[in-house]
Amino acid sequence: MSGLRERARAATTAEILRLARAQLAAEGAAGLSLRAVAREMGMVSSGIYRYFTSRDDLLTALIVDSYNRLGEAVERADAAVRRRRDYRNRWRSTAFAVREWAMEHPSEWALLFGTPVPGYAAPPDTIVPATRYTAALVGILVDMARDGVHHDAVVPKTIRRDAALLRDTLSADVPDSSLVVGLNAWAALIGAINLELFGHLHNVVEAPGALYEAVVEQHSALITRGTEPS
Amino acid sequence: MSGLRERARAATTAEILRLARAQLAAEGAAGLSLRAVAREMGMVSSGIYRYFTSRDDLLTALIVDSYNRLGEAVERADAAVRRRRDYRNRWRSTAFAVREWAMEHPSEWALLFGTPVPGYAAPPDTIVPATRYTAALVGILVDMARDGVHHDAVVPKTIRRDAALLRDTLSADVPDSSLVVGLNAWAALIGAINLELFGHLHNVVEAPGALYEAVVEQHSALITRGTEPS
DNA sequence: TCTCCAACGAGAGCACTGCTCTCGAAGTGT
DNA sequence: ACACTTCGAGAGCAGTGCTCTCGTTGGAGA
Repeated sequence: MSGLRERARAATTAEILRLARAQLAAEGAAGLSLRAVAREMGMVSSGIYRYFTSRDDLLTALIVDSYNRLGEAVERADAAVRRRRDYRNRWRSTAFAVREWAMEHPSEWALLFGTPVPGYAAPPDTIVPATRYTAALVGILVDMARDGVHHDAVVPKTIRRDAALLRDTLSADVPDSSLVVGLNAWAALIGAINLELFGHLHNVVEAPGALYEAVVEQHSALITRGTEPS
Repeated sequence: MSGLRERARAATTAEILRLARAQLAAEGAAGLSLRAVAREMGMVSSGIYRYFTSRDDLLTALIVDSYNRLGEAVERADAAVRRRRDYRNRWRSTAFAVREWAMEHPSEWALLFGTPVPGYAAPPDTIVPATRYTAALVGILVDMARDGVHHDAVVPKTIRRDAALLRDTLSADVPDSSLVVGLNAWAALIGAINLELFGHLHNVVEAPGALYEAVVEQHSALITRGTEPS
């Protein structure tokens, strides 16, 4: 039974992550310092390397964690809509949940959707958590497709192959046009949040969330056109 | 006549910027090192501080420069469309010019639209260059408004005030709904490029530019609906 | 033409970073 | 009790941004 050591290790790892997360929130990803984390733990910097092989490794752990928290928030927002066929509300609820999470955790958002660290290739561990929030959004489209709702969208030739692959991974018969509508909405949501969070709306749209609201309105109209709940 | 010294200063400044830009392209903003730039110039690091008061100052110069180059590219793309009332083509041309520039200068794009350096407040000098590429896009909407083209869009209450201010700064009578359509398009364009450039499309949309094409298609349809050139 | 001042580049140095290596003190399984 | 692994401390390396000082030198005024 290696209980004592294993529990100590788990506790230390968690403590490192906790402090790293706090520092990330306070200073941003660029200001996250291994040494500072170690210092706050009353530990010497080299000790951290027993738990994370590098700074990037620690960042990866934070990324995975952040993706999971974002995904959880979005899933909760979708689940909160009781009438599962009220797609407009499901879309709105999930979309606003994304922005809300972003505003509450700006540094984490920047870590996920901002400039990637140069030479940093997202390790495989991040892939699954990264799909979690999108899965919630796509889930709405899947349900709509099952419901026989059709979307109008120009489907560029270049995207057909990828649409087919996507349909495969989803193992749901979502038509190309619906996928394209979803992808468009995705780009707009991420774009609106990035613009707002990265300070591009000064002297443009000062009202917080106003651009996002416009984006959500437009896409919820495009997505749920003619499908108001029976 | 302070000719010799002034010219030497201008030349050195230009050389620093040239090397910094090269390093930015090669290593990304995070990897831009004052010392490395100095080293490549056969200069000692402290010398750089005669020309730029800090690393952030150098970055700001690069940002201004990048905004201008992007703006120039977009302006060129708009001007290349001879039939000024062919709004669809103007939109497409400018929009694709944005992505093209981004793909050709990924590090510069990241500098402009990625995570801002923490605690870095965009100095006033960047404001005007930053509006240049948007001005080209908005110009299309302005021309359409002058032409009496009307747009359908949900205009959230929260954005009305900002829309009025925007109309003021543009000093053109662009209706709220047109502005909202434009803002939506803006968010989608930036979002699509960021997703592609920051590596979020792996296993989603592998075909380069396919997501962007879909976005441009959707918005050129929304923007120019019923206005095909006479 | 001479003089004085501002601009300049070199160099040393400070505080910080990520990361590596070694060494001794513990816990762990045989 | 023994051997083995794990862990934290400490020193050290190479690098960073930035500051300060100190000769040198170019340019403008006397």
